[in-house]
Amino acid sequence: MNRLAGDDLSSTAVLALLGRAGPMSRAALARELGMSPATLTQVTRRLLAQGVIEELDRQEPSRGGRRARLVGLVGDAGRALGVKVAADHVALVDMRLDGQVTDTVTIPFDATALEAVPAIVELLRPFTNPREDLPALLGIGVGVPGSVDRPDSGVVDAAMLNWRHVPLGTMLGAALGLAVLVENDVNALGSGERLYGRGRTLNDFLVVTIGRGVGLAIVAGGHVYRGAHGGAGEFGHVPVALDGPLCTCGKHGCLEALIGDDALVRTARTAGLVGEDATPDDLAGLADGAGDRAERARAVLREAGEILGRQLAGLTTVLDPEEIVVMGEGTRSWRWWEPGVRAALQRHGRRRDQEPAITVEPYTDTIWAQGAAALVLAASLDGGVGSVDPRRRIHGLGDGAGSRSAT
Amino acid sequence: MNRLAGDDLSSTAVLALLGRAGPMSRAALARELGMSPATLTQVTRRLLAQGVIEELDRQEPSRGGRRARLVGLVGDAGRALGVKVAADHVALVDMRLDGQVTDTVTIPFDATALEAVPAIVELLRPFTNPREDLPALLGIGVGVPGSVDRPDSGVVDAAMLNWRHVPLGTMLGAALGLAVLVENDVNALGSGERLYGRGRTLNDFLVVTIGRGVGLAIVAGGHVYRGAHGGAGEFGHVPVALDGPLCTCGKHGCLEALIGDDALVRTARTAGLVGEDATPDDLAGLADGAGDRAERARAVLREAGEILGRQLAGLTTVLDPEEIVVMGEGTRSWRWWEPGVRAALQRHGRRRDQEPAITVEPYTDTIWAQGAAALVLAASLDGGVGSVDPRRRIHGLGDGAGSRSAT
DNA sequence: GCCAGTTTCTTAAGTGACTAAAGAAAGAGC
DNA sequence: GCTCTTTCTTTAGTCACTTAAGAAACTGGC
Repeated sequence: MNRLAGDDLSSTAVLALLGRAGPMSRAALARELGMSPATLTQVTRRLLAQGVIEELDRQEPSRGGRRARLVGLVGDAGRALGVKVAADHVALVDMRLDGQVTDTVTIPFDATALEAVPAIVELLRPFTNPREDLPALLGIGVGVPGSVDRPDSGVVDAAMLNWRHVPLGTMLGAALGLAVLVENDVNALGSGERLYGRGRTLNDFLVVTIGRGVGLAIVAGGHVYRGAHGGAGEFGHVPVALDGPLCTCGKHGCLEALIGDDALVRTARTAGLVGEDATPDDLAGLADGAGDRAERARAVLREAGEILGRQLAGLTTVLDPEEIVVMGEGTRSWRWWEPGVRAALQRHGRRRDQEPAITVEPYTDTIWAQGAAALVLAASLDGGVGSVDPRRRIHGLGDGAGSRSAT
Repeated sequence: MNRLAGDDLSSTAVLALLGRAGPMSRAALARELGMSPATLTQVTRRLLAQGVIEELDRQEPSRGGRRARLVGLVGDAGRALGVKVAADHVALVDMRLDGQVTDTVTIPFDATALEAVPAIVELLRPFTNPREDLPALLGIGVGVPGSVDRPDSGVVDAAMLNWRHVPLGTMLGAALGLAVLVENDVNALGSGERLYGRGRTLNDFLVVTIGRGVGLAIVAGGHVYRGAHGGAGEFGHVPVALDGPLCTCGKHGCLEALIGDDALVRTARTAGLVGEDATPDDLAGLADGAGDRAERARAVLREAGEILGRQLAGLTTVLDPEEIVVMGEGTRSWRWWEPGVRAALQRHGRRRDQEPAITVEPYTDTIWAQGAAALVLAASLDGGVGSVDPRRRIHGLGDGAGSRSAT
């Protein structure tokens, strides 16, 4: 099997930092990672020889001395397949180490069928054949709308797919002979965001998705938090209204049962705004228009924003994130959600100077699958090291002069 | 100054494991930490020479070969002072490396006074003098009811104490010449619980305190989670009732404004159950009694339990903890809270097989200060290493033979 | 009671990541 | 030109950790 680097921690730390922060000089890497310049010469030499990183022509301006030569990840040093399994389709992307997508496919698919997993295997097989013209395939990342015990074994429980204890990871791994990482789809999205999105410079943030369901990924200390059983992030089924509508999960008044796509359409239908078999897009289109009915449609979305904002207020009070990244199909009508979300966050959230920023990532068809591919690259780059700031280590308390590390 | 171990990670990993899991054999340590037996011989030899660990007389029964000789932490290899700063008093404990408390003091104190910090210095000074008869003082841990930017610099914001940006950590450190770690009081409690309490065998759990306020510490992946600004765990000010009573924080309907001590007494007073200047203890005493008024007092507590339980249901849905540890003064009447909490958790929380266990730690006067002391010992033992279960690491994607990283 | 098999611990020799120190290379400022 | 800075490299050495081999201590079978 292909591997990215040697056993040493520095290599992976360097790769992780380059993956997260983009091209840097050796000196900057050394400072950032708390290593000696000598080490960086060695490490970069080996990685250059392996073809994993490259020296860029672009140079940093001089800071009063010799100009720094930038090194950066070589995108085609490796690639990963990202698979998003939804109830009615499978999306697949082929992504390079630097996050560049080289191929995308979306295939209608009944994931609730009995033989769904073998079907997925056959669907993936053509993409896993060795290719001369492409970088080495490092592994397959799979995002599923459900909970996963551990990414490497990948046992899936997904009510939406009718899956109970399906050992997807080992089945795919055995059938395809590749490293397979399975993860909850929103958590996968969080990994992607951490590696290639807003999270490149953030250590503690939330990814919230709105759309058919309501999802959450918690990035804590630079890592996606999975909880004790891999079930962390079940935002959609947080109890909100004591006697609210019945949710697909069997409980009443879940957040998702109030502001998920189905709930919004139902609300609009009850209000006589849309017809019997309207879609979420119909509602969004209506809200974007003019007139009284558009106004009332916008009120529905604003109200949804307020409900979401109140829950986010509670969450930020407890988790203290630096930023909230909103994603998903529902962001198409984000501008109608936004006022409600912001108002609720301001009224019920943290005090101003600790209030998280809110950013919105535009929705693309492949973003879920990209997140899944990022799982593999994150594992390759991270190695469980990248997030630990070496300068933050405590070297034995109170050891004379400056032992309390210079964070 | 005293230091516990060398810079190498194995020593700290060994100490951390012994601190968490109790005495073990060298072979068990090697297995558990994924190191070679040879390394453990070396590491334990050095630690034995330093007097930090000792060989115990007690031996493990043979498993078909040579009997294992247990090594364990030497309790008197070090000690720490733990300080809990409350609005009206300061509590202090002197705790040994093994968690044994050798001295406790509680002093009435006005922490809201202008010269509070110098007063704390003078209060601590007698305890920091070198003592022949006691183990070396490793440092001072301080728990405060507020948010702290970073434990080492220790800049405190505490509305309850009227403190704004008070650099408590550096001030104490400079005045006393010792390592000082400052942390939110509930987070400190979480550290203590992780090291010496239920958390010894748990990696993901919540510590919830009930009493004057409502507090939360989140232990995620073996570490107390601090959030982006050190503000994680502000459970008391999660918004619950949109138009609820005014909270001390200026918002309406915070959890604390509904089920904190003051709120409960107020509710009981409004219901005519207790008199004008009743205390929380009066309410607890009443609930423990018999008759109609006792019945109604119990209803007040049960209702508080339900409110708490609903919020915990939301929290466990999102965080997926393995266990919830309830602590604090309020646990004196826990048996009247419990039915409400459990009912709400069952109705609104995770499905049965992922439902967190609930345990209650009996309240003691010094438990907050013990948590503060644990900060120091946790830092000494942890070193950012111990909490990572070496068996859970990803061994370099698909690279059969272990390329283990010594995180 | 002795030998085979097991488990625990130690010793010896070697690998490899990392470092400090010194210097070379390449620029800025005067 | 010169000095000062910053970046990168080379050299020689340190130290944690490992493998391999064996010693120590125990169980169980015969």
